[in-house]
Amino acid sequence: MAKNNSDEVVCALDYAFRRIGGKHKARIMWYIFKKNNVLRYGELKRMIGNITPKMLTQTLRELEEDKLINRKVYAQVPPKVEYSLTQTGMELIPFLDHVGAWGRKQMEKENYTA
Amino acid sequence: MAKNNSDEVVCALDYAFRRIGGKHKARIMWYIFKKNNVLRYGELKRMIGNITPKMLTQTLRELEEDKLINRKVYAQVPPKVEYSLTQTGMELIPFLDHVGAWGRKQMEKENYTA
DNA sequence: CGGTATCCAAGAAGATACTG
DNA sequence: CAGTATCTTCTTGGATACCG
Repeated sequence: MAKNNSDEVVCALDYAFRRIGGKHKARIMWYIFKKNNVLRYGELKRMIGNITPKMLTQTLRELEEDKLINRKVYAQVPPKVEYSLTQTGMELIPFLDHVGAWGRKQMEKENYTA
Repeated sequence: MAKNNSDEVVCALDYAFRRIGGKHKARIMWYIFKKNNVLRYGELKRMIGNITPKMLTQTLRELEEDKLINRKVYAQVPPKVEYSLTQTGMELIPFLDHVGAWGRKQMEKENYTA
């Protein structure tokens, strides 16, 4: 989902969705944004709930590779790592907001009760 | 991707991406929109290019189930089936437009040459 | 605390052939 | 024309255990 390897990106829409379409990506970006654009690994893990460390790390690495988030490591013990949105990542927030609003509306229409 | 089964939708963002995050969904909706909101199965297939009929049909069915597109069958031989966006689907167009623009910008930044 | 490593299950997508 | 059916492959995601 994060690599731009040989298989061609046929259009900008595909390109974009490859970057933000992963299972937790949009939510992660949203959570970071909502917390004043700084969020630690552990906080993120707790907020997402059912995510394995492997998945979380992998997702964060992909977002980083795609220049959507920054990863800042503090050289201390115990370790501390902070994630924040890049400028590019920030540019996606209005869209996430829009989509989230759309989603909420649909969920209500369907009387979604999960 | 299309069913709202037991696994809970943890938030609206996830809900939305489940519905439009499939490999071809966003593009299909965009293509339909661009063609004055009416597109036949065969046209769609040609526009997408590398998609098997199975995948195309499956994707269209999911979009239909999620009330994002309409499927209109003409009772004639040879068959004719037209797909169009529903009101709900239409509401996503501005979002797709913006995300596409964002994607194009990123692609240029990276000198993407696919 | 913030991860890795390994192995395995589930689901999405492709190839290919056929049909009303 | 607009699909189905079947089988296979590929990609994602999860379980579990361990590490600096």
